[in-house]
Amino acid sequence: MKINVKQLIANVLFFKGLSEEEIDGIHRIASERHYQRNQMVFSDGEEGAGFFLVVEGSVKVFKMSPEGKEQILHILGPGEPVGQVAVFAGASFPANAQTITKSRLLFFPRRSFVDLIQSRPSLALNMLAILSNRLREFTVQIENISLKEVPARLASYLLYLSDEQQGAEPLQLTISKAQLASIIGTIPETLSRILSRMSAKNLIGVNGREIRLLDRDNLAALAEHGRLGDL
Amino acid sequence: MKINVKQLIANVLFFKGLSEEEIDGIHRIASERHYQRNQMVFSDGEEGAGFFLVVEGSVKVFKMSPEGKEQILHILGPGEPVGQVAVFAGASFPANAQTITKSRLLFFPRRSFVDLIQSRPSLALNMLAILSNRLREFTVQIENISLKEVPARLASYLLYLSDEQQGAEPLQLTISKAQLASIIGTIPETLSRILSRMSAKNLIGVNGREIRLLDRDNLAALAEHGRLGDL
DNA sequence: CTGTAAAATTGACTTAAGTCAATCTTTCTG
DNA sequence: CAGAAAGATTGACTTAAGTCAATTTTACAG
Repeated sequence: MKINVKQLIANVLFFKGLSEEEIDGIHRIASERHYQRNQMVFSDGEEGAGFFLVVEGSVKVFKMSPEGKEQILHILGPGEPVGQVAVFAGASFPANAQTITKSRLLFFPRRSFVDLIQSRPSLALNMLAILSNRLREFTVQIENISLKEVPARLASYLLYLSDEQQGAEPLQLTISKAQLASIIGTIPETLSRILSRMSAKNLIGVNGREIRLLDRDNLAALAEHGRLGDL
Repeated sequence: MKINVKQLIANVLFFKGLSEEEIDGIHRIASERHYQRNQMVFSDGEEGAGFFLVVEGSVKVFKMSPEGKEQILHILGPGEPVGQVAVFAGASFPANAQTITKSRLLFFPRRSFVDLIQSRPSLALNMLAILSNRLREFTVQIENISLKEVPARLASYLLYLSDEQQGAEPLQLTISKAQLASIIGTIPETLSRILSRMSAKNLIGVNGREIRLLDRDNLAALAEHGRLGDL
């Protein structure tokens, strides 16, 4: 169990290049927390005394409208940090975080973590790289939501997922379609309709949570410019 | 001129708490660049050899759709860094940057800047704070674009602008309405219509680039939940 | 298994906001 | 200061995508 966690720490890109003792040190300032499926980890605006690292399971970070529609910002898996923004600026969490499955997280208290970073410049650079990547992702997400229509966003996200799964055929959705809808900034009904239109045009084949990308070229074209009607 | 630049460096939150010599050092690794109005600073996807600090003028950072519609991500003024993401991750710029007015920027080459940060942990923490703030802003922007309608986004942005100008009455737009439209994720025609509807309801008074916030309570309500029709 | 709840789909309808085009206004440049 | 260009507004129209409601399908607890 404990060894498991230390192994994970050692492999996380954020802690890359640390010695055995340093990893021990990191392990010592962290505390383990266990969560049920669909349990809140933190809420938008709440004071953050530290941040989390996913050990096992997955966590969605999302914003919510007063009417109850949610927009997922990202979904994090093992090895990824959650809630760091509150550590470095503003102290409050910028969004909600909730587990999607039963999960195990490590909690790092703000103070000791900041101390750690100050004594280890390479850690700071690692964290800068992580935050920069997140900014880049958000940049793409804003572009998608603002400048593309739902079919293009969906095509783009399917190609992205396929990439993540090393192009495995068929592609396996690890989340519900309602969550997929929220990620691409729409609602389940619309997602459902667009999936059938894309099937009808033989761009994809859908079978429950299995999706086959039948025509990657046209999917890529759709993701970039096009409307679904143009194909 | 030179003194001007050093003064600015000393006052920028990012370099807060540095000694005279250190500021000299920073000044030495930077080179000054001059730009005309509407000149590109860098383009989406381009390799970034470093990042920029705005000395004078203002720069918009934006994404562009193949059809030519643009979504402004932020507008940066004196003292604010641009393009840091490319320094810490991925090397390429994640969006386009273009001057809005004649501008003066400082360019910091990647290598020497990373060295600087490694020798100065407090600089790293400052940069972490800046990136964290940007992430927080993007989070709000995604929420706005995805979960709110144009009138709510506009109300929210007007209140934000008013804040920035210490509640000065009337509020002065420092950008064109076309740019304002792009920031809140719409087009000039729609912005124009919504401004008149908000005027008709006595929420605001518009006179060219002067906008008076006549009813902050209802503007705030609109920004949070509401539809314009409900008022 | 089987029955209930959750998830997904489908249809009919509404609507916010985009497109296209014409006009008006402001702002510079020569 | 005139005239052209850029910026802003207005109207008529289209459309993508949301809402509401009714099923159908899938998943899982007992």
